[in-house]
Amino acid sequence: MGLELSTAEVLNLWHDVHLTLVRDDEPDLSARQISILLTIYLEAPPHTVRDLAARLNVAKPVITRALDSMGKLGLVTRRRDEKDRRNVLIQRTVTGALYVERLADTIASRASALRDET
Amino acid sequence: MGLELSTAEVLNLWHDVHLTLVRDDEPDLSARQISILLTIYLEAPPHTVRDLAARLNVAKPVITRALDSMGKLGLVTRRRDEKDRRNVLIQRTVTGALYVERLADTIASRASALRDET
DNA sequence: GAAACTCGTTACGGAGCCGTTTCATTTAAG
DNA sequence: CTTAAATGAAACGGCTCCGTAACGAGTTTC
Repeated sequence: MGLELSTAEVLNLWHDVHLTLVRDDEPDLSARQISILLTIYLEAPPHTVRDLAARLNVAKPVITRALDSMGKLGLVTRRRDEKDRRNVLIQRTVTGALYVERLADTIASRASALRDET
Repeated sequence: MGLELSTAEVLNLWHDVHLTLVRDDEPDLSARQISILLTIYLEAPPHTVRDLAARLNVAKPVITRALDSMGKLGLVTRRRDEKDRRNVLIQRTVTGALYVERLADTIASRASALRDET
C-alpha cells in the first residue's frame, strides 16, 4: 500500500520537514530525544528507563537526562512504580501528545506538498 | 504522487528512522546540519554561506560552524569564489553523497517495512 | 537479617553547538 | 583614492549533551 517512496521523494520529505522544524521557534529535540518521545507515545506502556535504554542501545544516564530535559518542556512525566519501587514509569502528558500530533501534521503536510513540486 | 500518509504512518516512519540512526554508530547530525546538508545535495548550486543562512533563517556563524564540523566529517568542502572572492562556495563530496544515499535507503527501507506491521 | 543484585540518579570532565559581537578581506560607491 | 558596504570567519561566554564511574534506595537470595 501507499508507502513505496522513491529516493528523491524521501530525501525531499526529510529536507522539508527538518527545514520546517529549524525555522520555527520550538526547541529542536535531538535524534535521541525524538526516539525516546515517540517510543513512549507510540508503543504500549509501561516504559521504564532500563527498557528504553536497551531499546535505543544507549546508556541509562542518557535516558535519565533526556527525561529531565523533556520533562522540563512538559512532554513527559515520571512516576514511581508502586509494585516495584526501584522502577520509574514514564508517562505521557497532554503537552506531549499535542507536540507529537503537531509533528505528525508537519510531516504529513510536507509529504502532501511534495505532489505539487517535481 | 503516492504520498498520502496517515498520522500513524508518518509517526511510525519518523520513529523507526530515528531509532535506526541512533542505534548505529554514525555521528548524529543535528536538525540544522541535516537541513544544510540536504539543501546542498538536493538543490542546484551555487551555495553560499549567506544564502544558506537566509534559507534556514539562522545567523551566518551557524552555517560556518556547521560547515566546519561537516567538513571534518568529509561531507562537504569549501572553495573561494574566484568571481567574487568574498564568497565561499560550498561543494559536495563523494563521502557526503554516500551519506545522503545511505540516509535515503534507511528512510525508504523503514517506509516499506511499515507495510508488514499495523 | 546480611550479602548480592537491580534500578535509576548524580557527579565529573570533556566535547559540541548556540547567539552575539568583533574582525579581516574584498568589492562597490562617491 | 577614500569611504562605505558586504561576506565569511574568529572570539567569547553560556548552555546542553555525552560516557564513565560512582552512589542511594529498593529487592531478592540464602
